[in-house]
Amino acid sequence: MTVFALIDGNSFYCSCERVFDPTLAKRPVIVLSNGDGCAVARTPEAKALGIRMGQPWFQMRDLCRTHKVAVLSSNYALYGDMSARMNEVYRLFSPAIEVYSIDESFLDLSGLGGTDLVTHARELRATVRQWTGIPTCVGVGPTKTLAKLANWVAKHDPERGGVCDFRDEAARLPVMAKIPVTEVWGMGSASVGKLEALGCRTAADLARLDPALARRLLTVVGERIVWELRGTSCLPLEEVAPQRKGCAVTRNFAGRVEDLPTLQEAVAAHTARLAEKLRHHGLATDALTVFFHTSTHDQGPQHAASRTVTLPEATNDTLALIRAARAAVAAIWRPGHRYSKAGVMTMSLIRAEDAAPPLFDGLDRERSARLMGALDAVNARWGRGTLLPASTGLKRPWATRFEHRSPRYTTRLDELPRARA
DNA sequence: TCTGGGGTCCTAGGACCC
DNA sequence: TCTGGGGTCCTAGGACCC
Repeated sequence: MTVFALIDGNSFYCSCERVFDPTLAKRPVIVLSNGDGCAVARTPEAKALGIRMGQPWFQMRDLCRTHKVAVLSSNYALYGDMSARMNEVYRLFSPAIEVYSIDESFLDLSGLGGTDLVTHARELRATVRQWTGIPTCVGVGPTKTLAKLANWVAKHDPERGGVCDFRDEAARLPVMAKIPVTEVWGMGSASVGKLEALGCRTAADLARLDPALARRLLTVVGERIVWELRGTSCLPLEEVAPQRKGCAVTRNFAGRVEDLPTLQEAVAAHTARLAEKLRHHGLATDALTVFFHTSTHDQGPQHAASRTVTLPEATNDTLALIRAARAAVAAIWRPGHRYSKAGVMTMSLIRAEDAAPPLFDGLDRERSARLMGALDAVNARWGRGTLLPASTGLKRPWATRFEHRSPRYTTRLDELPRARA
């Protein structure tokens, strides 16, 4: 029988911060989203104060001050590095793993013969805790969806010691009868609304739903979930990440942008970052979509603009992409609006080495490769944004700030933690 | 009067995820 | 004043082809 485990870090970003700052232990801690917009991670102590996932920072500033909540900007360099360390540990406990997100991985535990899998899972947790400092929970089940649900139980039922085993149907069904259907992986608010009308309220109810009805109501995605909840695996372990399909860089502005030059600078900066990401993945693109819009939270005229431009040849050259993006912005900009957000994205990715040169007037590829190589080397050595095209602007009034960022303890030499003895 | 029938490809929009 | 960012998959409908 196939056996999956899902392991994830508890309050992952907060736990990463606690590893390097022991004064955060037992205190409520939250981590804010990019640009300090809203809460994206909370410790149990912070949840107990009523801080919700996605809650805007300005709404909880006073509460955080009153209760001495530790508030941190997100530090993805740190979290990504801790995530990689955890996955190294997982590989010692499973022949095959799927890195599902920055803090979750599926493990294939099928081939472990006579091993007691619950004991195995406990040892996994203990090793991860000891070697990385991150507390985790583990769910075990015959399908990914059941492993994920078991993980939810492991997190919410302190009696279980961080591990929940859903392999046995008779044992799991009474537990599933107490789990709201909203907690099933893949059940968002739209689906839950439709199920509510049928009186389908728990994970056990959903497992009992007629698969044909699930398909009519919730498409093939819903039908698969029903089979998975019954123990029939429809979602295989994906060990190798498929080639990505799109790439985007989008940001809310710190304030509002009303003039074309500033908007162009912001989009140029996003495009520079997009080009970096493309080069990092060995990809190139021949089409960019640029967009910007006003905020629905604002009074005044609303405008949402977007334009896709095709390039004469696929490239990941920062300067070539910025030229195209700036022209697109100029073509669709309208005066008299207070723009709140802009972004650049592409859904047209090819491997950089497959990019065919055009018949006439192509880029000087050798020169571009040398220049981009130097740019990336400087930014890798001295930190992102050390060297940037002038078109991305110097003052950057639109740029979001990180007022609460912790040091990048594990990825920057000048920010290493200090120990005193 | 009748106005085929399948393919494929692309896009937009909805839904969901972390 | 301040409300994240970046992905994936599915479906329906239109364009186009033979």
